[in-house]
Amino acid sequence: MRVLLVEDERGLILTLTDRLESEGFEVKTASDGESGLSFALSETFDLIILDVMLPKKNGLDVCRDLRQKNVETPILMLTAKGETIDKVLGLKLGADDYLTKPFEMLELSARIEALLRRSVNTHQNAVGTFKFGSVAVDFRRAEVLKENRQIELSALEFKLLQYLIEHRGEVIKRDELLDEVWGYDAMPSTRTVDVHVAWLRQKLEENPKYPQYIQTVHGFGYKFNS
Amino acid sequence: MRVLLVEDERGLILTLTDRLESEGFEVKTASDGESGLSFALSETFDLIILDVMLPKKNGLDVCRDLRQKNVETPILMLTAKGETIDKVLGLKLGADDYLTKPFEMLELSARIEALLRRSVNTHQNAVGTFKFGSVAVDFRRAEVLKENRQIELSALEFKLLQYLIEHRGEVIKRDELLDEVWGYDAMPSTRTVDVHVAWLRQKLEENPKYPQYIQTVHGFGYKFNS
DNA sequence: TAAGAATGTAAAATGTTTTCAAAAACACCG
DNA sequence: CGGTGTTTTTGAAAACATTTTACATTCTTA
Repeated sequence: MRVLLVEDERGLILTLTDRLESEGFEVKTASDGESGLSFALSETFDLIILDVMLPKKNGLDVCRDLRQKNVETPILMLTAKGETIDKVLGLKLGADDYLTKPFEMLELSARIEALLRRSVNTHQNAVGTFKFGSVAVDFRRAEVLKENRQIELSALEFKLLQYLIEHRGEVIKRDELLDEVWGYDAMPSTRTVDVHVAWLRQKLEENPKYPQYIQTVHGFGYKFNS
Repeated sequence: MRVLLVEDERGLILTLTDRLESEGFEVKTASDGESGLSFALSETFDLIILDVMLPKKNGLDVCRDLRQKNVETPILMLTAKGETIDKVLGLKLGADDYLTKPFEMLELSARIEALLRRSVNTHQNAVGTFKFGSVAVDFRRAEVLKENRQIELSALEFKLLQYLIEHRGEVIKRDELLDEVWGYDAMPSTRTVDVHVAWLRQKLEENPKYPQYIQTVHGFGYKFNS
């Protein structure tokens, strides 16, 4: 796991680096916004810790620039007490979490852990693009290509597909799909799910009769197999 | 088994720690909500005991935050007489049980035992994987591999197997299986259980004739031996 | 060891779940 | 308001699962 730490305060760099390395991270540091930004753009990291107050370019700008350039690495911002934090989260510059200085190392660890856990769920799984067989799903554009031809999916079909993909490998009960994709508490007849699954299969499977990806697990529900 | 005890009252900490340690738990304590929360986030525990009235951050908030961060450790809340408990359970902050002070140690033990048993059902086992002999059971995928080859089990067979595994070591009566695996209203003839057990044995045992894992306890029921 | 009770299991009978096409209901837009 | 595309409901056949039955076997106890 690689962390980019962008921070100008010498003491904090040392403390944090120690802590992070002891937790098994490989740490790269930058001491101003510009170099931080260019590291983040030229290498890949699993996490970026970004101070708000930085020489040359402040953390908020770095954060915005990164997001604008589609860098989706989780970002944890560090703010001094008093700096208004709504700028970070409220204005949606794209940071994932923040910590107000001074902070406990434990708190830091906890937030890092949470961030990374979340990022496993969202980034690797859902953001970007996912391919199976001759099908490519682009989650950002909400587009699906099959053999490079665009397939039209309704919003619901797309959400269903996304949910299945995000949970690929697991058995997913119809109830769960109804909850998570439909948002219902269980009202529509359960056949609804089946019908939509059938449509997805029609549109995406090589041979809808013998589905390769969207499989049924009799008595349980469905399972996406990549 | 690790317990996190979040409690500010010195005397109670000592009493509880003693008791819990004598029951074989490893106890970690925190005396305010914030440190409790960060411990709970940065380490893993099998159980969290959380006082409602705490300095810095109250137990209800800690509980909500934990659940929001997908910490699924069972939580037992301690409330003073008079504190409205519907906040804990009624508002579904995610606690699993509560105890009103003052309480008997026996009562505490009983509730802990119940919680842990329940949690074995849901967490440790339902998530993850269980192995015996050449068989590996993956509860998330609802899949069973034997010698790395996939074995097809019906939903009922799978649930039965899961129940047996979750209660491994115990003698389980046929009635219990009917209740727990088949469901309350199910009233099939008692031989049904035997048939399904036989099928599981056929599919999973090395030598179904002399079952090694799913054993008969004549006159009582069955027992899973790992 | 024999009698009775409990258990094992193959196969028939019964029951349930899933698929899928078609129809009905709905929602949105101009 | 009607047209268009989407979603839900329905129903019936097909796929699959469970229960029962009936007899064999094993176990317990005296």
